[in-house]
Amino acid sequence: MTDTGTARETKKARKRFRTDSVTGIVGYRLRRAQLAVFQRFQLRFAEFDLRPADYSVLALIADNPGCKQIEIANALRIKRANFVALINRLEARGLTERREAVGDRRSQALYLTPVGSETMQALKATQDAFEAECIEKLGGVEARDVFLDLLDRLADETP
Amino acid sequence: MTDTGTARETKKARKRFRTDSVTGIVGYRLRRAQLAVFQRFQLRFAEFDLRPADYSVLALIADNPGCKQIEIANALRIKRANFVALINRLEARGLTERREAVGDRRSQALYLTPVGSETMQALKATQDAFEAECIEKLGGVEARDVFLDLLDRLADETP
DNA sequence: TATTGTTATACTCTATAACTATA
DNA sequence: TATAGTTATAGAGTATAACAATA
Repeated sequence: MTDTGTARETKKARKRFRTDSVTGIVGYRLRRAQLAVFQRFQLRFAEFDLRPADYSVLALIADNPGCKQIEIANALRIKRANFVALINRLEARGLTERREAVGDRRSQALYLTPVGSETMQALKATQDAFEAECIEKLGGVEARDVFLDLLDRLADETP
Repeated sequence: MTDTGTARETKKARKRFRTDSVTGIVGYRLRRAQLAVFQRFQLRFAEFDLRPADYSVLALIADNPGCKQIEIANALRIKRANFVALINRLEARGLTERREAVGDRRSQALYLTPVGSETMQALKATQDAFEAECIEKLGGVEARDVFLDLLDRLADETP
């Protein structure tokens, strides 16, 4: 007997829909996992109405007060042209501000506002909880370390 | 002495731009790796002018001749409304065709054309080479298996 | 009533070109 | 001549609503 069917749907020996030629691909599974994590991020940060890129920008400004737009854009691989709308939104929400940069009048110095700093504390707490959640799903900090190493092996940008 | 500077730029003790609060995040590294892999996919498949989603659709049709649009769309998490433009493009390029489905006149039965089947062979060869490249970057098939398992732990869709 | 395919539409993300004011 | 910020614009990808034909 060569019964290849699953337990489900045994009435008529229906031919199954085969997906393994796609679902076995590393890139496909990588994309699926990334989408799942970002969707969970959106749920966890729903009260703040912030996307992952917004969080990253706020975190970098918090760690580098007075930094230039181009520094953050480069660090996050965002085109400086696209960064403008992003930082405008954060500024319009009262979370960040642009001041005159000393010594180079082309660039803007970025800072968190007092409200932005306060918000950042709540964001950091939410992010820490979310990160702990991810680590738990992975099976602990050792598994997380293995995972980050494997991700970095794929992320190198040799063409 | 508490010198925290790197070897580079020692002239003036310039303060470094700190990114570790973002680059240490699982979701951030996951996104970076996914982008790198998809960009390499685009390079490897440049001669075909096909995106990952196009390849996946062709592969599923090859494995499930006569399948319905909704089946492929569901398997790949593509909205059926967005699937229309995608399959139209593949059809306009002569790779796939829609025929009348037997037993349900609402749905279309999808098939590869002879040209599509021939193209699929070259695509499969390119994909196999690309997959081998990914596996090598990861450090072998055992590392790949570990990686896929870790991805699946993150990809579960419990909110 | 529910499902399949379809159209229309809108919103996000990303990429490029060109402009300005500075350096 | 090169850089930082900006504007405008175009292309993907994705989401929803609504409709016709069919189940």
